[in-house]
Amino acid sequence: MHALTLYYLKMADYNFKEIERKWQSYWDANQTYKTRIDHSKPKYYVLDMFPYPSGAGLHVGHPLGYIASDIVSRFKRLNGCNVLHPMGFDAFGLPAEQYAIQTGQHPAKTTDQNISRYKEQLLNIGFSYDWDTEVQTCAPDYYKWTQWIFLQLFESWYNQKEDRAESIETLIRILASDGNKNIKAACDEDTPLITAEDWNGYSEQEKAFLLLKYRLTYLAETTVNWCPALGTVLANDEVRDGLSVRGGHPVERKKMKQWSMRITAYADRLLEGLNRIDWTEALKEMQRNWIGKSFGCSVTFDVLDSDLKMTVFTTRADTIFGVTFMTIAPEHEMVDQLTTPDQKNAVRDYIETAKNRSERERMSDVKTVSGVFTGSYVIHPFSQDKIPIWIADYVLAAYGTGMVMGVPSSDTRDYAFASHFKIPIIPVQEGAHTDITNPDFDPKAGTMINSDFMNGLPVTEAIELATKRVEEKGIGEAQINFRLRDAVFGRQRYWGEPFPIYYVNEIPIPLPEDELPLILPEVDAYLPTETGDPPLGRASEWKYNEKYPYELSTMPGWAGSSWYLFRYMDPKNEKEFVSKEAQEYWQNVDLYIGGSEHATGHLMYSRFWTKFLYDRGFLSVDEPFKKLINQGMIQGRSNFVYRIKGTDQFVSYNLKDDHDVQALHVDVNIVDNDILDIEAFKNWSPDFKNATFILEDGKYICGNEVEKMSKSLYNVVNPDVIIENYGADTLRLYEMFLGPLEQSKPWNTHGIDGVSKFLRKFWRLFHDKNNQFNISEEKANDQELKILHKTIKKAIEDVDRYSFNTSVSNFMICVNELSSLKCNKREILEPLNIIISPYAPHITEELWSLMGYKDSIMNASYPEYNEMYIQEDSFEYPVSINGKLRTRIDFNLDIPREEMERRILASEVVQKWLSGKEPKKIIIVPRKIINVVV
RNA sequence: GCCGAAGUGGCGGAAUUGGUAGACGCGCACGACUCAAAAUCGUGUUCCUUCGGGAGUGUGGGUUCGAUUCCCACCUUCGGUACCA
Repeated sequence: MHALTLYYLKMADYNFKEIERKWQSYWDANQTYKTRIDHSKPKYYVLDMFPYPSGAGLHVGHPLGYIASDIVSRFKRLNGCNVLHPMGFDAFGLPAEQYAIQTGQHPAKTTDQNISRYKEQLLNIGFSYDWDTEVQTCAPDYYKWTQWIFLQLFESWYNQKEDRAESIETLIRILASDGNKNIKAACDEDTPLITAEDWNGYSEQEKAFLLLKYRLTYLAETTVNWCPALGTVLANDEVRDGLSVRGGHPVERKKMKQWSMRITAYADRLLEGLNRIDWTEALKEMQRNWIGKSFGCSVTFDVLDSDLKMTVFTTRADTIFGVTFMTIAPEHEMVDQLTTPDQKNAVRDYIETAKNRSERERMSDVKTVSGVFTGSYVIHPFSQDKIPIWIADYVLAAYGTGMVMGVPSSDTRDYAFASHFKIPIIPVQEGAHTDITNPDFDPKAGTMINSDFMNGLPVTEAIELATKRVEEKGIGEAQINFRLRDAVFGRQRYWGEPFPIYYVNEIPIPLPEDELPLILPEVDAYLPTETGDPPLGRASEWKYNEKYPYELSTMPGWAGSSWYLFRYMDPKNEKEFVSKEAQEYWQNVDLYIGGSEHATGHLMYSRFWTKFLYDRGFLSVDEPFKKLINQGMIQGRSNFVYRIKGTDQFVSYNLKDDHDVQALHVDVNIVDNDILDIEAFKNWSPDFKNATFILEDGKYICGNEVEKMSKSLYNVVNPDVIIENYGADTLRLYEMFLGPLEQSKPWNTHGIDGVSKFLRKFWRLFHDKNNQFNISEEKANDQELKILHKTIKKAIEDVDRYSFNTSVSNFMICVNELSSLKCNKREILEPLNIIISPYAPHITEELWSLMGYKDSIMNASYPEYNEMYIQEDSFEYPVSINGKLRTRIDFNLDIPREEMERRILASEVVQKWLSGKEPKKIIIVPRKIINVVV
């Protein structure tokens, strides 16, 4: 029998299996975690980022954040709050669809199986979720409202005068009475200027197309990674070296008409809102960079011998006299017109290679400078010089105007480009740090030279003056630019929300609200059609009223997750996505815990939708998450065996250097404390059936390394196995004990014994040698009260700063101290049991009921901390001499300073280190330290 | 490249506001109990040392009576990424 199993069979004292089963069914039967609106209590909303239910099930890394949020939920509840702590599933997504393509099984079916598995695993850990509030984004009664929100976005425009979204009706009224000359709106760049007469004379189709330019969700040409062989669009990370990661087929950049979200309308408000929420500065900084607000100026250059004009956006108008070339993005539509006949071939060749590189690729390859001359020139608006126009792939079509003025003396990318193609460089700044070839180069240093009217000015003043001159000349104006782009919202996939849109004469028409949800149809295969349409093209009769074709693409994964936090408040509501009453009570999320990989995706989109729904009066809050914590990743600890090359012989870790070996991953579940279970290894794979071993001390020692936890590296640890062997309470404590929530750290099952021992020690405080429950009603003494109250104090402080690892060690210290005092007094153990209950809910429920309570410990009150019990009247000062600790002296806290100094100097140790000299200074920091400077 | 985070014993980590570096736990060693083992309990455990001490929180500088903590430069690892003019 396995040593571990044997060990647990003998552990009869604390029977976690029975206790955990008992209390999990008690909570279920008694609806302990049922959440209701209760105006008599303050509300607290704790949310986990809901998981995507993958086929592999949960590994020990997943519950880390869930355990932390569960502790906070329980802590808040014990402190008198009404807590909403729900869980659900982000159930639409690619892996299920990929699996469906491979196996032909309906993704709904596999998703459902995966959800059941996840739920079972989550229930085993003893979370305080109210499962009645569960949501699944792929359920029609949920995505009905995702579609409904989409329709609200479709029926809205962004009025910049009011700085909020409004109904499209208000826009139509203005267009009919005034045209659009006075409208300030977030709209397409190519929106034409029209009068009221124009509008009123428009056909229905013309009106529809104009309105699309204003709607908050709209159809737009976007460039995508198109893979003809797979018949589908790929994400950036699915493309490498111009080939699809899956299958290695060629990928090309292709323009495609797709649904987009006008998130850019909210750029400023998304930026401003960051100042009002309690997220880490790091995360806010990431979002600020993502939004990327920059102040600059547009400048228009006339193209030589042509009517064409090139308009660039620059944040450095001051450097205009340093412009020695112009660059334009390879995919820019003006490229053709700018190319002269003799450059046609060169340009065509260049574009052919450049256009199929994804933006990600262009970025990761900064060292290669590439470009081609168009043959055309612009005229410098101030100097009238002739300036060549180049095409270069470091310029992106999607940002600014897709064109850049090249200033090699002030911009490092421009410099790299100019020196590569031997384009002249004109310095426009002089002074310290203005040499671009130097590592200490600072683009905003120095004063202007070679710059006509700006000569002698510092950079910031020069920018202002240049902008003014540009405006006076009528060739540009001060402008604010955002990095943020509108978000592509369509996916050429099956397993997502269908758009509630059908087409009449190419005009997208919204489905009437009362016909929602538009249910995802059945298809015969989850692949694109022969004509390259998305899978929904296979659904027969996928038409509105059997006549008008529905949209064939589906919504992206982030659609359902952008608003789910509100659905939990009122998950069964058939009339609204959330009732006013529920939303006004629960407001928004007080604490949100999840991975940092969502920093700029999910967290940006849900802020956008929340602001939109707020504008349209559907919500009373305009930010979804007040406080956010990113939990770190739990990494895997892989184990290795070493095979002597070309043989079936494996050599133990410390002897491997004597041989020519190959390291192979071995399943961590057949390794205990780096010692391989040889029999299990032989049975692990037929390849190792005849393996032989070179052992050390009779054991085979494995190597180890910290890597990502992944099935393919055989280092996945399943929480079910841990719960089976140690119990859920131990798992919960150990995950917290591992280290700070926000940091990444490796999982090593071996260390779990420590917390397991702690729980047994805790149990023994309440039990006698024969495991009979035994607590005393005797009054606690000062020493015991001091231990209790310093523990309460620290426990509260630790939850306040989400420091759960120190919290667990705090409990260990307390239990160790009480054990050595042999304290079994109710006055101490009862409050201690309450403060541990958020961490280890099962064992504490059991002890609570053994103490005679009939109700759940969840309905208890958190003990009050009393300063009185931990006050001290003396302090043992560490005494340093020149900053080095030499001795300790105990002082009463009310002793006068002179008396302290006298006694410090009188100390033998201090005398020795002074060796007759006078001390320069004696530093006494009350209750901290004494430092004698010699 | 850019943005963000992190580097502390054999290992996970602690030190909350510039004040005793290594709490707590794992591992290891020794001891008690035991016929024996497991469990349990106890002691020790940063490194070097001539046993006086000395060195030490990724590296090199700096500020300070005092730096894991603050400043400058660099190195390494991880996460994100849309070359943002």
